Amino acid sequence: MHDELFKFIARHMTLTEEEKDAIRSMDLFRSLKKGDTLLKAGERSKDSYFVLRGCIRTYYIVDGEERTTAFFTEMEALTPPCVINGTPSEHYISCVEDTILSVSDTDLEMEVNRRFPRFEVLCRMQSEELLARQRIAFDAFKTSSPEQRYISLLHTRPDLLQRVPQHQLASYLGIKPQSLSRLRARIIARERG
Amino acid sequence: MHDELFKFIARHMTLTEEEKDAIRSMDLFRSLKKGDTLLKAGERSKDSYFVLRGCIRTYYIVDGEERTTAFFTEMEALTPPCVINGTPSEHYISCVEDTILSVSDTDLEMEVNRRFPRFEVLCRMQSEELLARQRIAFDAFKTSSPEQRYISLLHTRPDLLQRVPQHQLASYLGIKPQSLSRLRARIIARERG
DNA sequence: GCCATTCCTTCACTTAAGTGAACGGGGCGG
DNA sequence: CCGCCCCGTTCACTTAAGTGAAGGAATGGC
Repeated sequence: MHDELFKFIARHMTLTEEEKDAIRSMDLFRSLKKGDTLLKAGERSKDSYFVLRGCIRTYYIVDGEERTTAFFTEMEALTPPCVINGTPSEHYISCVEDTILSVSDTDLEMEVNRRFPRFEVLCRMQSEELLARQRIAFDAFKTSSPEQRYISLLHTRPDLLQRVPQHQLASYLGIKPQSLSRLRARIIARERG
Repeated sequence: MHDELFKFIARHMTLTEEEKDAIRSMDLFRSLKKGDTLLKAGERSKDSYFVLRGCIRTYYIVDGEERTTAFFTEMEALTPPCVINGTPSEHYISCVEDTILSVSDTDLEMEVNRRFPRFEVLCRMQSEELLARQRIAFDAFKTSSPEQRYISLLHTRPDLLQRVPQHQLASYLGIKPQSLSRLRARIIARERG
């Protein structure tokens, strides 16, 4: 299980055995069941997550309805905004599937950064890369229609369409479940000619 | 002019005089005219920007049409995704107004990080904070309608509505200029009762 | 295995955004 | 100063998303 985590880190730098041992000794892993909640709106948290197996999602409750805004699957990391801002969370985080996570809190990360200054560099690179990706994703969202977004998801993340319920996908695409149904029917009809 | 930059940095940490002098000696400032272009699609660049006066925007050209996705005004920083990824830029960056920027490239930043390791921490905090803000903004965009986005902009960034042309605002809101006109007319009509 | 609940789809209707065209105003350059 | 072009707005029409309702499939709990 640690191998996945190290593979992820290896994208940016190669760890020494000492560093790996330090991480292994931290006992970061946590197993969760489908539907389990990691964070609720209004709560304060210092925890960051790294998904080893499964899928988690962030969602808001707007006018009593769930609005899913992001999914995180294998090899993806999430530090919720509330951890950075020190404010109560605006959103929920819960498991789309049975999930295994690596969980670490701000205090632990500061401790590690102190012991191994290279981790500071690692975190900076990771944040910068995520920020760049987030910008591109946001730009792509703004410059495309729901149908284009769906088709693009079909190509870039076909797994999501399989493992995630339609109504969660719909809000992820910025539309209602009914519109997603219709949109898919439209695409299929067009494929037939 | 440097004061603005130091004030921005002070959000995260207080610099020593030595550190400030190092920054002052770098000659980072650059003046640009309205309409000037900083980066074109297809170009490679290592430059990051910090806006001291004025306003810059990122935009894509889709089917021959400009699609503005972001604005950066006083005290806002931008590291384009292409700088992080080392890939050619997908978008353009140009000045909405006469603008004064602080410009620094990756090499310079690495050099500074080497001389003053605290800058590494500064950069990490900055990236993390921007990432958190970007997430929140993206989530808000997904969970609201064009009209709600406009009204929210009216409250959070009223200056943008004044200084930015309508057709650029429109794509920023994810719609066409005609729709923005109509949307505004609709809001005004509703205000009258 | 059965029931209840949730989820997905479909339908009819409403509302809002996209499209193409036209007009008027303002700014910029000649 | 004049003319041209760009911009913002408006209009008529098309297309797609929102809404409310209903039916059927799938899921989970007992």
